[in-house]
Amino acid sequence: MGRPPALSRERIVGCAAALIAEHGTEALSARRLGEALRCDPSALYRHFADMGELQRVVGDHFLAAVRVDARNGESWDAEVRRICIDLRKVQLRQPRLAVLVRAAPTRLANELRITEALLRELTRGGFEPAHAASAYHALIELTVGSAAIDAELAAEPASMRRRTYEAWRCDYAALDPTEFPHSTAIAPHLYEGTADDRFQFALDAVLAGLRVTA
Amino acid sequence: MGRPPALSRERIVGCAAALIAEHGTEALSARRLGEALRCDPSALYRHFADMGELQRVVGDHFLAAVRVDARNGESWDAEVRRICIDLRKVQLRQPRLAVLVRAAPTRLANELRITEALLRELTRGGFEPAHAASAYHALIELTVGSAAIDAELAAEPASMRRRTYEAWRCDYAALDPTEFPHSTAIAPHLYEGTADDRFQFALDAVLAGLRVTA
DNA sequence: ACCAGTTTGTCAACAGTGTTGACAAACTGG
DNA sequence: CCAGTTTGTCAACACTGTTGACAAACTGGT
Repeated sequence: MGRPPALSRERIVGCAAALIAEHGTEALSARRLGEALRCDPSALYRHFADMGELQRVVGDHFLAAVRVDARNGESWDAEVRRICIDLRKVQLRQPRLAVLVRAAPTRLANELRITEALLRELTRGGFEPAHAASAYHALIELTVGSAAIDAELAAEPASMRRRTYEAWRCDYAALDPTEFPHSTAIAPHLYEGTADDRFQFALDAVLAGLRVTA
Repeated sequence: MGRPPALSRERIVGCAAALIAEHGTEALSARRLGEALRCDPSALYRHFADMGELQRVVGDHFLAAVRVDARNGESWDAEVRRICIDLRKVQLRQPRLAVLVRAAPTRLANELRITEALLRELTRGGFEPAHAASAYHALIELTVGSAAIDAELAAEPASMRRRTYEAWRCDYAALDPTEFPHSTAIAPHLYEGTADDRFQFALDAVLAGLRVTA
């Protein structure tokens, strides 16, 4: 009953995802989305409480790309490592959304799927429930947090990223060596390699730490 | 020469910091800051390129509260731990600013001070330059990233935070146990304790991992 | 068949935001 | 005393999310 709906949550989310994929995350505003859907911006509020809810749902939509199926013969920590790296990859592709998904767990379908998979692997690794929860939080804080840091720059092309890192390195190298002896000494190695490399080093450190206490 | 300045970077930053301390980070906008300074919002653009630069400087202003002086008899990892916990505490007090400082190193005075102190302690801990750089990045990604995650909720009073965590816990506990066996089993321990507890667990895991490879 | 109720999209408006270009006030060096 | 420079003011532009009144379009009950 009632006027036949031209819009639906699915259609809105699909269009929002397409809009982001083409014009970047900045393009996701009520007005631009309304334009793309050929409807008034205010019509969106019939389907979502506010733009925050819409963005959370769109964020979860992208999380569908994270593969969490257990592979035979893989150790628990190798599985966890793969899931975290995958999760990070997806988040880096949607910088602005990653920022929104991170603030609070959306508890939507895909996020739940990932949580379940991580807890499954930690349990398989012999973690007691309370310990598994702590380990899960540690992994998520690092993965999601690190993605939040790197997301902005990840939107740029690789060549520009390298130049930015190079510039930062130079800034540290150019400091006064008497006031900043360690910064200048280590400067050549700061922001070396890719952000992915740095994340994986941190992730491996956490996993090594977890193995010690497991 | 020229009209005598009523404003200065220092006065603007000080007023912005006071404004944030009193009314929260949301209150920092060109118009509200202009009102507090009794000047037109556009006058700010004579002293800062844009609001982003202003926010970065204000952010660094808050970082002054992080104490990095080495204490006698403390081990390198105890020092690193203290600095990271302190850095996190400051960031949680300025949620919106933490978000801005995190995207790229500001390379302003206080940030440089903290970087130098962390690299100093890592060097003292026997890390080779390249390894120290990796460890530094791991610690910063975790600390700043985790702060970015927790900042939003940290602005709320403790009682409300506990209730929020409780609600999330219940949501996980209420899932279908056949589809989410591990989530429901571990639910009672998810978001247990404070966000600080969870961060410190993660930090200790990273430090343990770093000690293994040091 | 028709009217009542409900749903859904449209429209105009409000209260914000950052930012810019033209202008005027106020000072200093020549 | 005038020219040049700096600095703050003002009005406007182009956005943002959000709301309340209204109308179109459908359904169930009489």
